[in-house]
Amino acid sequence: MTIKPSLTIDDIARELGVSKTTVSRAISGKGRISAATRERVQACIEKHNYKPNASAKSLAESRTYNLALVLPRDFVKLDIPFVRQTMSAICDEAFLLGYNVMICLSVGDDSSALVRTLDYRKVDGVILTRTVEDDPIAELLIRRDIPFATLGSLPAKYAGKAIVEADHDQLGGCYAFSKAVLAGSRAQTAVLGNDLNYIVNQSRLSGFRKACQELEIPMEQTPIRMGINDLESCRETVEELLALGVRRFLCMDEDVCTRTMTVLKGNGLSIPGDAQVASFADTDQLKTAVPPVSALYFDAAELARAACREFIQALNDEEYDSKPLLGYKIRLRQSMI
Amino acid sequence: MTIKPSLTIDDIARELGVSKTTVSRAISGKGRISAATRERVQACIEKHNYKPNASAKSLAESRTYNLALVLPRDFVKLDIPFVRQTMSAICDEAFLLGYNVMICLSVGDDSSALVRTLDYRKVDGVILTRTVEDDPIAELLIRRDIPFATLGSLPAKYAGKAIVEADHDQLGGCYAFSKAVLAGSRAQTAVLGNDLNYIVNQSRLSGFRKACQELEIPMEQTPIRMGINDLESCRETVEELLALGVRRFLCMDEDVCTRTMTVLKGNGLSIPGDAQVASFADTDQLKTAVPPVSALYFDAAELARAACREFIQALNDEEYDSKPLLGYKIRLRQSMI
DNA sequence: ATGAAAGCGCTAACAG
DNA sequence: CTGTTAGCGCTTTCAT
Repeated sequence: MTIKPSLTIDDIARELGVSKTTVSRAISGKGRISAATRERVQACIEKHNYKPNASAKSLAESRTYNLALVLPRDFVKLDIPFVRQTMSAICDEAFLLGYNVMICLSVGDDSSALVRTLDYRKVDGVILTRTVEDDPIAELLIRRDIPFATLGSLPAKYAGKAIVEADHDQLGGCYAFSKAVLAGSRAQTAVLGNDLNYIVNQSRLSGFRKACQELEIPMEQTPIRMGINDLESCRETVEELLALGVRRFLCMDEDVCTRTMTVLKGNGLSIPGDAQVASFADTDQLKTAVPPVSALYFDAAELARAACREFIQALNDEEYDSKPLLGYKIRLRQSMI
Repeated sequence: MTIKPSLTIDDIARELGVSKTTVSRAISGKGRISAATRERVQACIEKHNYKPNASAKSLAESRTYNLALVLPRDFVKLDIPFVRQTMSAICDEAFLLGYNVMICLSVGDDSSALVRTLDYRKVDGVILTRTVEDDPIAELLIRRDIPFATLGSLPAKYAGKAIVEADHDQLGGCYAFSKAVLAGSRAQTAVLGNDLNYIVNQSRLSGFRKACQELEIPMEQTPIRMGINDLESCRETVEELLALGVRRFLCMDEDVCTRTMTVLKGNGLSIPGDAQVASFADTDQLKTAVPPVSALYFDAAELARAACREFIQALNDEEYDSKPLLGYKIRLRQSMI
């Protein structure tokens, strides 16, 4: 079962009594061609709604105009707003620029879907939605010399290996946000996070540290607890910190934040009265939470579009920004001011 | 910027001193070839890790081994578990069977991403994740004679137009589930839903009606309210129904159900004491809700895999089931028994 | 059982 | 400015 064949460049050329080359040139705009014939060709193409065959073009140009987007398979089980938003933005942006996006699901070590997609040369490049300290996929791409872009910065050891490394100003944002929320009170503060293997969390922590330094808050007195990956571990950690007198909780992501709120409320603490909470990542959920949570906002879709755009420009041998850096918004709400 | 060229079938043929034809045959298994030479070729291919170029293969065969997956753009703003789960399952299944999946985002009338993907013949077929009463995309596909598969049944007017129309036994499930939850009490019941334009909702309603008929519950006394697309409309409807004496709420999907629970609790009603709730669609959220909600479970990933598998078999001219029908599970929990 | 040759539909030197 | 020609890497008759 195959799709019925459609017009070819030859059909157009024959109808017009010109050569295929002329038609090809009229379409691509490359090479000399008179305005008159170009228009004649354009008209004929429109009339018949002729569209060049992508496979033939790919073969001739050694380019597919396809991108692979690597998504973590965790996404299946649980919604990850960042992944969902960036995926859509990338599909949109790629489409605008004439590219298609293929999805390759991966779990840590198993990137067989991506590998095969690369082996068969079905894509011109790859976009990674996460960056981690030791990334087998990034290494694969580097080893095979495949152009790739990342959402989020790569670890230092892979510096310069990606064609495009788009990021939000995580450090600057977390620095400014930390200063804003910490300045008001001297209550003891802790930072709660999950996986420091994610580069984004490393950057966020650096921003926080810089703020502490500037505010002369000694780091020894500000516990930093990672590995909070479920409600139980969150409860344990938070209760221990409460016993130590901690009253302000800076959460490195929205999930940790939601859990922390749950635990604090479960312990009968009122927010922001008895304890304060803030998040280094914002979501609708945090905005409509009770009380609304102060958070740092990064526009995921904007990041994705920038990365995709610059990457495609690079693939097209046009000028591009290899390190687009996007801003942030500080959103002070009731949970911590 | 292009990926560096790799080995071609010619390189392999030359190294082995055979013709390209032979190598091609050894790979595809088509045509006569001695076991001996096949093994020689295989060995050489493995040794050099040769992989045929997809573009060249596509051009020669007029097949891309790509599928387009059409996703609703609503998915960007809000997580839709069904979409997320089916997307992943389709990517996985397609990969297993040698295909890649391209994402095409669409909003009702605007399916330009899909159109261009089809125009350029970048895919062999299309998978639709939703079926609605008047579907411009389905019509486009039918008009252009593009093979497509659907998750969920098509409306009767498009009968037989899809190559594969995979569905859960919505009617049977909702019938059995309705009987199970309605049998216990004579309290007045209402059905709450959102958009009857979705075929799935039509089927669910039919199942419910059939159960009512069998239980001899007059339909005049069981209000059916659609158009519940946010908390506000839900509140309005539910409060009106409460005033009419309705105490049992059958919700056609998980979102409507969550809203209904919120409204009922907001009105100070205890569940299942004062009012009962059940859902024709299950999610983790409903399972962990307070109280846990009785719901009908359909395995979205299983549906997606079946649709994808049968569709690809059809594309490969193998035997296939054009209407896979999958089962359901009744999950009685505390909210209504 | 194997190979030679044509062709899939397009691009890109090279000529003119 | 336009056409001729030779590929791109693979499949597929048709011979042998």
